[in-house]
Amino acid sequence: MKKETSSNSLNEQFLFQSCELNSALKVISGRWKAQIVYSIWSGNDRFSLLKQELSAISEQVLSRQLKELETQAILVKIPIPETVPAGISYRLTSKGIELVPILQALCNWGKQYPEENCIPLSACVTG
Amino acid sequence: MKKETSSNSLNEQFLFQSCELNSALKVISGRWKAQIVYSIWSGNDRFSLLKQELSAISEQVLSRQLKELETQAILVKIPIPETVPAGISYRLTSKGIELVPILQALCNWGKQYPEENCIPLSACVTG
DNA sequence: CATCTTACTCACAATTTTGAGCGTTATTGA
DNA sequence: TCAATAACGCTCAAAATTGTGAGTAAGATG
Repeated sequence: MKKETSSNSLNEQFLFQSCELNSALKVISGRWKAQIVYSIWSGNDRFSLLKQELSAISEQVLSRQLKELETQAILVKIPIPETVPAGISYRLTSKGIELVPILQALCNWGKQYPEENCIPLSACVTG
Repeated sequence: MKKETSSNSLNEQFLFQSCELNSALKVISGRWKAQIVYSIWSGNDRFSLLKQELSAISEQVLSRQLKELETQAILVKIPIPETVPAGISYRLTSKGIELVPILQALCNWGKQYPEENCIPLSACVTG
């Protein structure tokens, strides 16, 4: 539970009001978020596909991250009819899609100034 | 202290190895980091100027963030000679400078899909 | 000598984020 | 009836990040 009156929270709000940059960063800086967005963009639109791609993630954590991305309108959940059990397709919104080139830019920036080796996923931004 | 063998840490490493995107995000997603980079870029190259700009930050926290950005080679500290007490000028490296357009893109993205009001700092990315 | 300033360091506490375990719904098929 | 699958919800604990308080150096100034 977030304490709205903590220094931590007030500082966060200060930054949010300073520039949209900070709230934008908050949206995508969660542990698996950027990779999930990229993975969906590259075609992994089902829960099970994402789970496969992000092999180290647990179902519960994936579920939570997807829910948060949905709350922030980065993606939408679309029930797939006539499937059993009922499946859900994850689709990026225009907000989510416009994020992708920025993530690619970040990826390239990271590659230009590397600190560690990089073993790309199939969904890796430049893979 | 970081526990190198925690699930948390292992998952982080998994993402770092998946794509540079994730390590790049880690570098700039700290509480004040992006705003500090932008603020230095726009001319606030002294500790006291940054403190003034980011009015809610404490000296201790500012110092720590600057040190981390220095460790990640986003900026360098240049002692200013013939000042008393000895001042330090903060300068972005090329790595830091190349980050700026990405931060601007993020800021614009945030503005295009706003969730809250935005009262720009003088250093705000599009201000 | 006491004090001010700049730019910090260090240890510790508060807060937030992330992960783990367990349970749920709904439907199909053996 | 039992198992299996998709996609979660809930609660709690572990870990990480962020903030606080106190203190430091070195030269200038009163």
